[in-house]
Amino acid sequence: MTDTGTKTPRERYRAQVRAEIKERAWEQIATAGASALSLNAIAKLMGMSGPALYRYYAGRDELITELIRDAYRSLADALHAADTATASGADVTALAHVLREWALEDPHRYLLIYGTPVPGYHAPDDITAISQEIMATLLDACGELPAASPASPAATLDAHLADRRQWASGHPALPATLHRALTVWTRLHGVLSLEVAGHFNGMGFDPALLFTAELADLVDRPAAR
Amino acid sequence: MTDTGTKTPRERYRAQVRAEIKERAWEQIATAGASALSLNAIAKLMGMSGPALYRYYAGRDELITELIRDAYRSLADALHAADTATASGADVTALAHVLREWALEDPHRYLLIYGTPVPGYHAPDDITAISQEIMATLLDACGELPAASPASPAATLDAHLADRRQWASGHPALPATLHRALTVWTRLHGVLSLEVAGHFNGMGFDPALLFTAELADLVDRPAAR
DNA sequence: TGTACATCAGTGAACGCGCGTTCACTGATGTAC
DNA sequence: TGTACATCAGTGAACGCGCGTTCACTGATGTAC
Repeated sequence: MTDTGTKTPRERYRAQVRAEIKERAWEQIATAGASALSLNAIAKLMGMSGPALYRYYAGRDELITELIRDAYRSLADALHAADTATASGADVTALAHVLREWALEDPHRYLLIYGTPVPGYHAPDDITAISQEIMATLLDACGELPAASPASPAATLDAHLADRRQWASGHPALPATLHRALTVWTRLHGVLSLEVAGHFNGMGFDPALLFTAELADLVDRPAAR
Repeated sequence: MTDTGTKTPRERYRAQVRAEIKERAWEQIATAGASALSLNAIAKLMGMSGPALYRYYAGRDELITELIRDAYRSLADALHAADTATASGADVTALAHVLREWALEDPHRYLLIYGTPVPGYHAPDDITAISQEIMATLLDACGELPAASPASPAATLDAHLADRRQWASGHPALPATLHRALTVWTRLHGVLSLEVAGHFNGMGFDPALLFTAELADLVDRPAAR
């Protein structure tokens, strides 16, 4: 990762095989779900013997962890790219559309990190750090929005969030901004997760319009009323 | 179900065993997730031999189907109870709190029907009917809310929904009400699903306050702006 | 440049496990006369 | 009330399968002199 230039052919090969294992793993998740992920099946898909994969991953759990890490990393990077693309930092609208495109690009990847958790799995610290990075990007963007009306009836929650802001990991956001970031997250996730899980399927309307409407409501009006 | 009174002892026993199988199934889902559900393991928990369960369910799929059906039925009944409890029909606030309590009572039950879908599973028609029943209850309650401002900027979505309203299965709701019902659903689900999946866990704030704030926003303001 | 050695990718056999499901069978419970 | 029969719950053996994982081994690739 760090010294890409000084890779020996063997290291290069190792990296290639690890990458292919992950590709096949994603294919398998898309077909049969995350809990059906199997090293043996991946090996078979690659024309290799089962035990061969143990040269590359210590076991099933290590592979899942890396898939989850990659997913978070990919989302964080996508949001960050939107952030640096525009001159004055990303606005919430841009972030939201990046999120939606990222989610629809590979629904199972979205569900792996924001859907029903893999039973018995606990994310290591470095993954938590990436999710905080994502939160920080969102907080930045929410801070740029016009402020909510001062005498906000949601003051209870705002005060509560001002007290318990450890999840913002040191971000100097106003209470109303903390609130708004959470609201943006839950509302967009509400539409996205139902869409991606197929719950709108037989319903006939276009989820994109619902997503856009929610987004417009979040951006145009003081959401942290 | 229909003629409960005329049950022979054998029928009564059958019903009991079927019920216990389902109880154990829920325990197993809570422990290891829905995809780990196994007839053999349930039999072992009940002190029975594996094949014995085939007297009660044709196979794994039939059991899962009945669990999902029971979950939908239970939620629909809970919402309906709130509906008939108050004189003038249920308001959105009451429904929302019933939904939240129902979800927290058994998080895996909520996730089974609204979370990441079981891969390869397709719900039969009667289950779809129950979910439409739930939607109808929600539409009723949303119809009672004060109307949105007439010149609504969300007219695009409203018109779209007026066109494609098959999901409302004949409910005579106004376009704005259709929109609001969807919004109520996605926003409450946004908070609930993240809470129930444990995504707020290390964050330190109280999800109940966030839920209440979202609900207040939905009820007090013309959500279908 | 060529030889001797070390490293490492991948194999195949094996272990123990649990799964869904079928089948022939035993033994208990209910029914008909 | 008692006997003959039918119904049905549950067992145990069996089939074939795939899983994660370990281990000793082969053969190819790289390295050192």
